[in-house]
Amino acid sequence: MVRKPTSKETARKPNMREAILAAAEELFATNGFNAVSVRDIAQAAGANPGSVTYHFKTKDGLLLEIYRRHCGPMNLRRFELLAAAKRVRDLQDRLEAIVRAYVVPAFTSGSDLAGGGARFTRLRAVMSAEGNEVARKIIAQTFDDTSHAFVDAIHESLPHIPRTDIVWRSHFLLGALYYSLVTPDRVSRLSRGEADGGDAASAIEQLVQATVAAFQAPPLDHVAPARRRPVVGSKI
Amino acid sequence: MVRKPTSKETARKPNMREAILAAAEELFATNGFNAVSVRDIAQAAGANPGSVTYHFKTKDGLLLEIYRRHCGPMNLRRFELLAAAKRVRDLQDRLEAIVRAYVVPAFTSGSDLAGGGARFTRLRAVMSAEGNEVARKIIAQTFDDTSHAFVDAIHESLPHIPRTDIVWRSHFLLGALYYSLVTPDRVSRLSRGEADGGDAASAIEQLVQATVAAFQAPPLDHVAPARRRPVVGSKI
DNA sequence: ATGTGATTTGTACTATCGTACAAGAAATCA
DNA sequence: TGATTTCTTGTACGATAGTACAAATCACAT
Repeated sequence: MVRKPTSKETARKPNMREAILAAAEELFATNGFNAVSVRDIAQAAGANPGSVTYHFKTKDGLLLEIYRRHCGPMNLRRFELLAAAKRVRDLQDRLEAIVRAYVVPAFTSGSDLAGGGARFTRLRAVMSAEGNEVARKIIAQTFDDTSHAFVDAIHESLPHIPRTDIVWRSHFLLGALYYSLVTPDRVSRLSRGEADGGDAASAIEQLVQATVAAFQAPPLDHVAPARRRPVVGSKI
Repeated sequence: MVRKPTSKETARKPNMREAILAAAEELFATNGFNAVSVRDIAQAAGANPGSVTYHFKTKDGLLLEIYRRHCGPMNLRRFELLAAAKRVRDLQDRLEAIVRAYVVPAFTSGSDLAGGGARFTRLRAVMSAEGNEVARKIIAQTFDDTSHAFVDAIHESLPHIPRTDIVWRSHFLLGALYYSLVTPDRVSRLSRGEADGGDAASAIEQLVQATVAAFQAPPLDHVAPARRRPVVGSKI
């Protein structure tokens, strides 16, 4: 008898499933994938190890589901903000708006998941550093479109800069963004307590201002790629 | 009978010990600490798992030795280059020289270890992302002095920028530097093959130019830290 | 050459890993 | 309520982890 198909997506008691996802997200984001065991996750979620297997089949499946959960909303939000940014008339303001459209959703959640934005971005940073295979596949599929869209948008507001330079600089942006989420305490330490590296608002402002300036830097001359400028006492 | 004490540091056959160190460095830097087993390392080095235990006692000990091997030379080189950079008259050129003094030793080896600079820096990036305890201790001890010295030097050539901003921006520099070494292929992909993310010389030039511009960005006004500027359609 | 200490090998032990699976508990709908 | 589906629990299995240790091997000073 076919009733309401009780779609698999709308499980009846999502509590435990959600708890496992949240716990896994937190643990993976802070310790890496391999350092965290399924038992660690289950314990942190107040669940039984078997439950993890039941809901996600494998540990990779659990990671996959975390990505599925966040990628869509975050990129959607980025595209919304990018579209709005593109409508900004003033070129300088537009560039800043574009950068902000890229940065803000990474710190704050694009979905209704509480505070999940920064946590998920940190997770991506860690998976990227570990060269995680599952993550790599999803990233290439899901985020390259977004990245290209932003590179193109930035290039439009900085037509005199070669696209190659834009790519490098946006790569640096992502690296800085990642690192800010991975070791915020380093900022606090180096500033001798004057700055709070964990404060998302400060991080966003600092990152946006620094990055806008970096994008506006004069283009590199690609004529003589080797040894453009004498390096002080270096042997490179 | 006490002969020449055959100092423990000058072992008779350092080949295997070195091979293990090199293999571990490479594997840790690309896969993370926990994803790599002692057996993996031994196999890559053409050694027996027991040899690893013999030379380094534990897996943590092996990681520790890798750090010991590189930290000194790299920081020494950085300080040499920094001292030279500080003697540059022109302020703009000096700033660039300082940034270069920070970046170059991270890509190229400060010691005689072939190509070890980039590999070790990548290792640090990965350990940092994984929150590795052994690494965290050494980093705080060894690199904070260096970082402070560079922050101070940069601050001297940019006196009108608050130190806090300098700290943030140098933090971004390190993040960008790390990320360039972790996923160089992303640069190649996003530039559609026009740039080679793995080319150290390009990476250095791009990073230096972008970072110098970022440091020179106008300071953030710290008066109204919250919501300095309306965010396009955002809820942060 | 030979003995001695340094190194390498082989193997084993215990702990923990990811995952499977059967049995129990809970929830849903006729 | 009772039947059926959905979820949770407990336990177990094979694989692999880090490390220990005794035996075998090597390099070199005498």
